[in-house]
Amino acid sequence: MREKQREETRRRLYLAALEVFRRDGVAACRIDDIAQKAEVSRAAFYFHFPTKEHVLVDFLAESEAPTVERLNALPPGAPFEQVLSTCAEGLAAFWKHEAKLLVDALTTSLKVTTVLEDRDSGAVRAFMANRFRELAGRGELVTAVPPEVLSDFFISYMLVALISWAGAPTTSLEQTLEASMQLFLHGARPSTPMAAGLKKK
Amino acid sequence: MREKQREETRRRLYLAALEVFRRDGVAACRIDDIAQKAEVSRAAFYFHFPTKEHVLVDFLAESEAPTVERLNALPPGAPFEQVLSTCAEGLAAFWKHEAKLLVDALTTSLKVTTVLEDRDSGAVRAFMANRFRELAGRGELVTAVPPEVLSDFFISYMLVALISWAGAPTTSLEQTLEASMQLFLHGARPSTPMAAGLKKK
DNA sequence: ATTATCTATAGATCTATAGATAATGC
DNA sequence: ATTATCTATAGATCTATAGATAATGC
Repeated sequence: MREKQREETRRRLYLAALEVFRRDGVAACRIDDIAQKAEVSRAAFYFHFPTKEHVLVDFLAESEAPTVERLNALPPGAPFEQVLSTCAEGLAAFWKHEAKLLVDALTTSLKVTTVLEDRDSGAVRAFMANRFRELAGRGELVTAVPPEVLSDFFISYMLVALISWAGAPTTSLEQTLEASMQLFLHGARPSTPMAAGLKKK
Repeated sequence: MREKQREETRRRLYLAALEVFRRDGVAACRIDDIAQKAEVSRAAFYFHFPTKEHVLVDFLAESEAPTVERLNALPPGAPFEQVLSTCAEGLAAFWKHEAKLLVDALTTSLKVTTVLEDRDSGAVRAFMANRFRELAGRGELVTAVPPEVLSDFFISYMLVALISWAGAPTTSLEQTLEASMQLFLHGARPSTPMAAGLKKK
């Protein structure tokens, strides 16, 4: 069967590319090395992937699996906090082992979701946006920012925390993400009466 | 004088590069076009900039001017909210007119501040980190996340808001950033007793 | 016979480097 | 005379495309 062969070659190229990315970095690596490792011609790479970045698009799709799995396993009426921390756990579970590809994958994702206008891509993004919309509908979220943007803010918090953690891992990743989640929910100002008193301006 | 000539050529290349970036996109553009527009050889470009991305590093440095100017003009004892919104205003003032280069500049900045380990680069970043440290020292900020990371979170909020706004400008940029700032300070959950009641888990 | 997958290869573009020119320092 | 700035160019790498091969459909 032809399709089977094709998918197998594509997969070999995909895995070879990730190996080379991890070793040499996405920007510096040569496509020749990827093709050689996958035992096909360089042109075969271009048959399957228009550019190196398109490998990362596939990688991003795979990166969502642990998170989506966890999110789908949640009970239907799960509280919002639990949804957020489940999302955080899923992201941590994957990226903990892929810190080296994090920045490149993230920047690619930024370009895909903006430049390529593929805005509804991303299973996690879609899932979270839905939850945020629901909650906003019930008046349980601030309304100054649309729920979709709020959801992007949450995901960006998680990713900034991941990058920051990868650069200087002072505490465990899980703790870092939990703290970031609390920050997203309740803000940077501690909710003491004292703090309120300062807001005279 | 030699240095004057050099700086002038560099500046011509810099401006030509930005023009070509805006027209063709950073990834797609050819260095030949930049060199031609600046009326020097292609190799002259490489003499001044190792890669196209290094032009964006310069651009990022310039992008900070309006913000730094505003921040330095603040009265010494300015309240935290005012510092944040001044920072937001400065960013808006610049990027409002450079929406097309925003994502590329941002991804470059991400790679510079992580991959190149140039972590203390960025006048705005340094200024804000200092303020955050001060405030944390006085117990006026949450402590679950180090103040430097908190400061990065704030800047990331501003930038995500900028990107989101550039993609679909529903309200004015100033309003968007103001809302994001409030979100950063007080969180996504409205601080009603009702919301507190939901946190039984 | 037609089409999908892949290879070989030509042409485009990038990157590294040897050398030309003109300013600087002695 | 030496050095900084820039050019010309060789070699590396990428991208586009013509063609080979083998699976598919008739």
